[in-house]
Amino acid sequence: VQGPRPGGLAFPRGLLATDTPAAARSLLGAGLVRIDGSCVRIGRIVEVEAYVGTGDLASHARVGRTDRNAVMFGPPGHAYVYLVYGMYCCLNVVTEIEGRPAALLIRAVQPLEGVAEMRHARLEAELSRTANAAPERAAATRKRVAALPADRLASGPGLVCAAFSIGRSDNLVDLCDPAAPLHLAPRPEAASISPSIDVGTGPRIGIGYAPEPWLSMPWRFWIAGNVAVSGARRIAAPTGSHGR
DNA sequence: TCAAGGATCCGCT
DNA sequence: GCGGATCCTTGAA
Repeated sequence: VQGPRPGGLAFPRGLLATDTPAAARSLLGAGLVRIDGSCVRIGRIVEVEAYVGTGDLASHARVGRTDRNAVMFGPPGHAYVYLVYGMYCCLNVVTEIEGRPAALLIRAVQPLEGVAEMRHARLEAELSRTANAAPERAAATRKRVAALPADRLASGPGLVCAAFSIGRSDNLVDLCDPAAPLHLAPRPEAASISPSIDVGTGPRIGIGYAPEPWLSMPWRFWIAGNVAVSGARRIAAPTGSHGR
């Protein structure tokens, strides 16, 4: 990934305006870019999950259109950011044509540029969560975050938002607009991957409330072997086995 | 107006 | 491997 912003290349919206599992394979390897004044953070998307239509009983859209999930019903390429478990934000990229609610949850990103800023943002997020804890606890948090390998800074959906300072104010942003403060960058030719060989697939994480067949649909996609994939899920698991 | 529950992560056992 | 933190969204009263 290269070439910051105004002037940077737009991620082709057409790659998202299609069936979501196919869009997932297009999004793997693409860049996630955060521009904050003169500071630029760039990462490579290495793990995503597909949520497809109102029929998908794991999707927020299963209940029909609400104020919260309305952006999923809109045109592709926009950001759907929501709060989960009362404390973590998750970033989704809306897919498929307008009127058909679908999105890709960004589960993990491999930091490429602005690593120090990502680490700082992670630290701020964690300190704010333990604001009332003992001082030695905060010191331990500082030490731990300082020691984190760069590849672990955004290796989870909540961590992606922490490292890139993504909040609910980023909801609705057009991620295909290279001038936006948060946007996608096309996968560089040089870093192209072979989707049929290098993409791992398996069931989605954390959707225990969903019945079959949705629980086991192999709609989590990742770049096989990539060190930044969340948890210990880097190696392809047989469909039907659950991530944790 | 209220109660229930959730697309998570950390820290300690 | 499990419990806790923490608060928004939803649906029902």
